[in-house]
Amino acid sequence: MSKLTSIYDRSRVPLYIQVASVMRQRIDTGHWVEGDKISTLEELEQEFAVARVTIRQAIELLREEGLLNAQQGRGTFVSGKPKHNRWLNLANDFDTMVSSIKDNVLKRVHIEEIAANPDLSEGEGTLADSYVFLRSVQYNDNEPFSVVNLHLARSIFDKAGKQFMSVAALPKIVEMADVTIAHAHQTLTIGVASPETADLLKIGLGEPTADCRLVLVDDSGIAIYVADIHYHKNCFALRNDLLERSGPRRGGAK
Amino acid sequence: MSKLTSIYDRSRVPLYIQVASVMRQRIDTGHWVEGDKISTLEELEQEFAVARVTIRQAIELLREEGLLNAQQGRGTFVSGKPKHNRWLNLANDFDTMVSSIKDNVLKRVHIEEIAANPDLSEGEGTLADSYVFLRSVQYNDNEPFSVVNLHLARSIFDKAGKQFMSVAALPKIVEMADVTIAHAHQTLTIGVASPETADLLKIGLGEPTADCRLVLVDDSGIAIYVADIHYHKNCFALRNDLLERSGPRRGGAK
DNA sequence: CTCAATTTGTTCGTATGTATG
DNA sequence: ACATACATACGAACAAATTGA
Repeated sequence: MSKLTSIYDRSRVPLYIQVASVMRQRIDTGHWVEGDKISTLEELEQEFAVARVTIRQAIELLREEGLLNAQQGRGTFVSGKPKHNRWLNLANDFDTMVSSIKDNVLKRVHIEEIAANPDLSEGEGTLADSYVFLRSVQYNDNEPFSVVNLHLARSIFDKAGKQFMSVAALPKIVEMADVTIAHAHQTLTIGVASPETADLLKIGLGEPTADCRLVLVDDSGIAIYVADIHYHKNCFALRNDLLERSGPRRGGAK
Repeated sequence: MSKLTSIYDRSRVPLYIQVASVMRQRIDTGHWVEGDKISTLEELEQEFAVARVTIRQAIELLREEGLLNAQQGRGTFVSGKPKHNRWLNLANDFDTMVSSIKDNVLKRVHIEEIAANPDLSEGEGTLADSYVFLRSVQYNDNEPFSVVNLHLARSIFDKAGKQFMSVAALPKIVEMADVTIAHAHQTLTIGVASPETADLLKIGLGEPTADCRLVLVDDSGIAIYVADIHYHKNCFALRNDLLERSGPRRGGAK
C-alpha cells in the first residue's frame, strides 16, 4: 500500500479533496507563487501516489476556486491566492476585547427567554439561578464570520432588557454600575461546525471552526455571561508580540 | 432539496462522516451524556434528512471509536467520550513560553544545514544572511502532538552547534549573552496538514491543525528564529483570564 | 516547416464506496 | 437485504496543443 493510501485510510475524506487541500496550502503559504508553473501531472501522480484522474480532479477543484489554470501542452499555472479575511484579531486583554466588540455589526437570530443552563467547566464559576439564551451572527462585508451563542444570567438580562436585542451584550455589562467582573476566562480551541453553525456561517457540516469560549464571573463567583463563539476558520487569526509588555530581552537574562 | 443535502453540497465530504462529526461533537460537549439512549434511527433520519443506512454508517464509525453502542431491540447508547489531550496551554507571555518549552520531549527528525529562506510577512523583521532548517516532533505519552519547523539564523546556530540537535532552541537562545530579542511575534491560525505534518502527527492529509508561528527579531531587526508549529487539533487549547493583569473590573468603569 | 518531446485533455473498463428508497 | 444510481479511484491508452530543435 502506498504512503498516501494509508493516510487516506486515516481520514476517509475523498482523495482528490485531500490533494486539493495540500495544493491550496502550497499556494497560500507562498510555496507556489502566482504565475508559477506547477509540477506536471506525471510528477504530481508520483508525488502523491495517486492516479492521473485524481490529480486532475484536484486541479479542477482549484480551477473553480480561481487558484489554478491548466493549459493543454503548456502546463498548469498558479493564477491567484486563496481569499483570507484575517482581519479579526482576537484580544488578549479585556479592554481591547470590549472595545473591539463595541463596533461589531451583529444580527440576533435566536432568543430563548427560558433556556437550559450552560455547561460550565472546572474553574468557570458557579451557575446563576437562570439564564437567557441569545444567538447572533457577526458580519463583515455581508459575509458571516462568527456565530455567538450566549447564555446571559437572567438578573443581568433584566437590567437592560430589550437593549440586548440589538447591541452586543459585553459592553453593556461593563457599563453597569452595580456589576463587578472578577474574572474573564477565555478558552480557545478548534471545533467542528454543528448544523446550526454550518448554516449560519455558510460552511460545510463538520468543517473546522475556531471556538472561543468567554465566561465572565462576578465578585460572588457566579458565571453571569457564558459565550460560545464559533469563528469561520479563514477569518480567524490571533496576533501578538509576547514581549510587548516586558520589553526587549537582553541576552543572558534569567 | 433537503437542508442537509445543500450543506453537503458545500462540503463534499461523505454525508455519513458529516453526520458522525455532529454526533461526536454532541457527545464531546455533553449534549449527549455517557449512558444516554440517543434518538431512534427513525428520529435521526428525520433530523438529518438522510437515509437510514447513512445514519447506520455514522453510528458504525462512532462504534469503532468506542463512543456509541447499538443494541438490537433496545436502542443506541453513548458508551464513552472522545479522548482529548488538551494539556497544552499556549503561553501568552514570553517567560511562560520559554519555561514551558524547556521541559519538552522532542525528537529531531530532519535537519538541513543549507536551507531556503523562510517567507516573512509584513512586520516580521528582515531576513538573515542564511538559515539552518530544523524539524522536530513533540511527544506526550508517546503520542505526537506537534511538529515544529524551525528556520534558525546561521549565526545563531553556529554559536551552539550540536546542542540544537537534542534540545529546544528557544531556551538556548534566551541564554545567549550577546543576543537581544527585541520582538517575539506570535500568530495563531487554523491550517491543514501537509503530507509531512500528517505523517508525523498521524492524522489525515488536509485535516485541520492549530498553526502557531513564532518569529524572534533581534535588536537590529533581523528575524533570527522563525518557527512554524503545527499542533494536533485535539491537543490544542489556549486558556487565559483576560483580567489577570488588570484585576477585577468595578462596574461603570470606562 | 517538420518532427519529436512534453504536457494537458479525453475516454474506456473495472472496482469499490456512497446514498437513496 | 436488495435494486438502483452516482461518485470515487485506478491504470492505460490515445488525442490535442505547445514548444523548441
